[in-house]
Amino acid sequence: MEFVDNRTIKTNVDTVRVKTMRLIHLQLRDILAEALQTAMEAGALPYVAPEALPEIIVERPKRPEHGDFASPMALPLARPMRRAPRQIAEIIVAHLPANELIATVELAGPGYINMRLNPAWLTQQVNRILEEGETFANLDMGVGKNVQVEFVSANPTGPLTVGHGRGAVLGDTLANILQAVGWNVTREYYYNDAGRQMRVLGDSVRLRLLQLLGQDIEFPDDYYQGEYIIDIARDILDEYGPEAAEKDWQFFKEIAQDVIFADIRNTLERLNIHHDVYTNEATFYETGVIWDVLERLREKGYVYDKDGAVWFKATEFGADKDRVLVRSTGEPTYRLPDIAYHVNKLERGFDLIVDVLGSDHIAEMPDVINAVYALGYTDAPQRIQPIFHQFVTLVRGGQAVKMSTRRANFVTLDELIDEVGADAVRYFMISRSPNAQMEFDLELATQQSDENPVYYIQYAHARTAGILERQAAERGITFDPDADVSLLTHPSESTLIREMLRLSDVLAHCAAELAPHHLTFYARELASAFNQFYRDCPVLTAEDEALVKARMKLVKAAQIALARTLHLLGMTAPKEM
RNA sequence: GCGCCCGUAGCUCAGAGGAGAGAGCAACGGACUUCGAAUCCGUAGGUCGGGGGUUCGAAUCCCUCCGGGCGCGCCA
Repeated sequence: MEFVDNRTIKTNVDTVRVKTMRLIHLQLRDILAEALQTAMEAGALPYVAPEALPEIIVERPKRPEHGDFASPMALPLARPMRRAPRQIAEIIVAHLPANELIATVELAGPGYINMRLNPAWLTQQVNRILEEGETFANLDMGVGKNVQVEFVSANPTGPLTVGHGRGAVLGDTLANILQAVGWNVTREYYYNDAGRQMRVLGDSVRLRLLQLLGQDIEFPDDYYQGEYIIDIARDILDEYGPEAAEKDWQFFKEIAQDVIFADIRNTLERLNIHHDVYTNEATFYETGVIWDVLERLREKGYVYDKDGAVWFKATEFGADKDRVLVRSTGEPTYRLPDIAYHVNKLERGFDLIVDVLGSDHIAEMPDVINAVYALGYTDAPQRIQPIFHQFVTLVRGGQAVKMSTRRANFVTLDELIDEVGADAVRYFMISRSPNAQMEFDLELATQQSDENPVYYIQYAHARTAGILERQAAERGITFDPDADVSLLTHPSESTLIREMLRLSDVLAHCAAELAPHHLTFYARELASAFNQFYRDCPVLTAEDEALVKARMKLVKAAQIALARTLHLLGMTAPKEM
């Protein structure tokens, strides 16, 4: 049996292999591969067996003078070919097949092959963007495949916190991206409305109600301390009167749960987040699946009894200690239903299962994955991809605010949205790598609203509308879909086109790494490219009419690209601000 | 003590084994009689936490140490 190491839990390259020809660097890679092959067959370069050939890398150089794309492929070929890398590069270039993409090639440094895109091809891409509209930059990476993204999954014990917000935005944006690159996406919310937690919730409301009735009752420390519990108690008192005091905890639990769940859904709605499927942990008890799972694990020898409890042999998979699956009271721990739920996910035929979790769950996922692996789902380590995000540290007035559902002193996601707006919450929550801890300074976020990248990006979009709609109408200029885009030769124009085309790359990268934060950086860079174009190239006041019409098409394309990016981020694309 | 994550410009953070190390903010200096200045241009700012190793090539991979976070329960 193999040990499932946390570090190996990353996106399986085979699951998410890029198949589309839209990605320019892949087309260039094929062209270079062909050139290398031709050169070897012609005897211009020594023959190297395919399995000994290093992977051909094509990348975007950091410095513009190194071209649009570059490949260091000649460098690692030096050893097997026993030739100088620069000489190898020269010969590869000499054998490049005819193609419409590459305009010029330069050799530089120790043997880099620097390529520049054909300007005629580049300008034509503007037409393509206009044709594709809202589907612009989509890929076919996940075609015919199903992915489940499970996120938020907060139990209905209290309002969503800022910490939940990060998971919510991360999961939803990831789902948007996976959808754009071709996966069939199911957004799922997993929750538990039974068990000790909920008993405590119901009783917390009951005690608060008794207090409201003037009874002198001590409120336990481990009960839910939040103000919202008192609100719910007060509402119940208003509706049912003092007789409610006679009801048991279950009565209060039912009401509290409904109120809280409605509140959670409302918060998610404000962030434009909707789940397709809600799965209740109770299902796995009712259908008896958890006991089937336990039985199957026992048959396979991964479960044993000790001290009246049932244990999972986690140590066989490298864990430091075994884990209890069923308490001596006969009540399962959360691990058993979690395992059953993941069996359920696997059985539902998802090719990829993404669990968006807080970093406090880091220790439990290996148990779940090892258990389903033990049950015979040997591809589980590849199919199940947990994403752990570090918690958001909230800072107010230079002081950290400790967030806990049970304490009164926490800031809800709703309050954060009230302060900075839904678009800003969405943008900031995924503007850093999930692995990185995040400091969210409330005062700064509200103070700096003018310097906010959210406004910068949305402003660029609003500007496109300003030109195409308001200003064009004022000047009586109409949009011409047949305008000649080959006139778009200004450096700022081609930079803008190249930047728009990069969206597909960014999406592919985000999907492959399951890391949506790159999209926020891209959004800013795209907006910046548009603003630079705007500075350099007058659109409606350009020197001749053909150029006016061509630039209008470019602006329209930019509008599409900006709107697409904003929508993928779950943000609005306003036409005026 | 053990496991995972993080350590990169003053601050917040990107960085996909490949070329002088990147952005935003803050700082400093410029650009509006001109399609929206919520914009643009320029300057300065770095032993990529330290030390070893692998590699033609390391911020990136491995080892080790230091510092911070999160876990390590018959809680979820």
